[in-house]
Amino acid sequence: MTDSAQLSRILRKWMDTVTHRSMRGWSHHAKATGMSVPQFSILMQLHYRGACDISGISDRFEITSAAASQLVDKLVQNGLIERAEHPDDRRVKQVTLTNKGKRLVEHGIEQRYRWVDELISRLNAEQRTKVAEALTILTEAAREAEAEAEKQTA
Amino acid sequence: MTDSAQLSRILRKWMDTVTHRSMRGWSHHAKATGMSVPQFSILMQLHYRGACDISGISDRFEITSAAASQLVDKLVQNGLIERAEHPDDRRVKQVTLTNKGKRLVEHGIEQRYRWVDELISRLNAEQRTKVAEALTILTEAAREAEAEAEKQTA
DNA sequence: CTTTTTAGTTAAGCGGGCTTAACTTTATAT
DNA sequence: ATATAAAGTTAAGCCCGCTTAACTAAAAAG
Repeated sequence: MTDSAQLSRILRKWMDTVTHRSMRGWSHHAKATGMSVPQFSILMQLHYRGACDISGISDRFEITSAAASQLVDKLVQNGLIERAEHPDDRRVKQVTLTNKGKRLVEHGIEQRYRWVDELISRLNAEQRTKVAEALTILTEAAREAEAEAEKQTA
Repeated sequence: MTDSAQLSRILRKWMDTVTHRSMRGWSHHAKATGMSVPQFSILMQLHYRGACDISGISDRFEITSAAASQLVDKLVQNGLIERAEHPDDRRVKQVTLTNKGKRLVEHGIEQRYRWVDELISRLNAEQRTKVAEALTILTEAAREAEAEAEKQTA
């Protein structure tokens, strides 16, 4: 018997754990590679959501397009991303990760994920099955929630 | 039948989802309350780990004690934290949240947790039971891993 | 009791992110 | 065809976080 208040407590606690872990690893990796957090965030966005234009960046991070343009500039100068004209509308600049940029992001992700594997190694077969099932349920619920939220803003 | 590679994938995906959610909400709330991310991070640390001294802050965020002192200064000026001499060693300054600071942090946490409850509301009774069980397993494993890691550095 | 170490503060200066404002270029509307 | 709007860029200037370096005060070591 699990009521929703109890589950909420458990989920929140887990979320805190993950968030703390991730945030520390994330900003640490940004620093270690000589990048600022905003710069690295842009790489992450490009990795997870694919190419986008300048206004896509300024929207997502809630900064002016001027700021986005300047940040992109620095990343281009470091060879981590590329700017290209959009074929249909020459005003918009399509921003994509270079191979160097991809490698950097993937390396950072890999490092942060080491903790996940460490965690898994502590579970027995039965626990693994249970965890896998539960997380699939949660991820699916999150996906649905996200889809509905996007529909409302659109 | 769940092998560890598959579980790793699922866990990573879920971790990504949580991290993205949290990070956005977190920096958004910092901005909305007129604080910088580093400043808010300090409040979070005080909330989750209790009072600490200046070197505790500089260690955790990997900044010099000068930087920590300056950040603390701004938070004190805004009435969010308090500095007090340690009774046993008058060199060290004990930093604690004021009521105003507590309220600010708790409000931020509450907002970020709204998503969790939204998620739970999408689950039926059976799913809730499964999720609760799995997360308890994971949180416990994480706690153990953390404990071991601390033992090694100590 | 001096010397050294530890905790923290203060000030100067650098670099980064961000904004506003002025501008260029391309697309859309009338 | 002209006016207007939209996407980016550039430059000036502000604030902030951070570091180094010089300093104060308190504790520990000798």
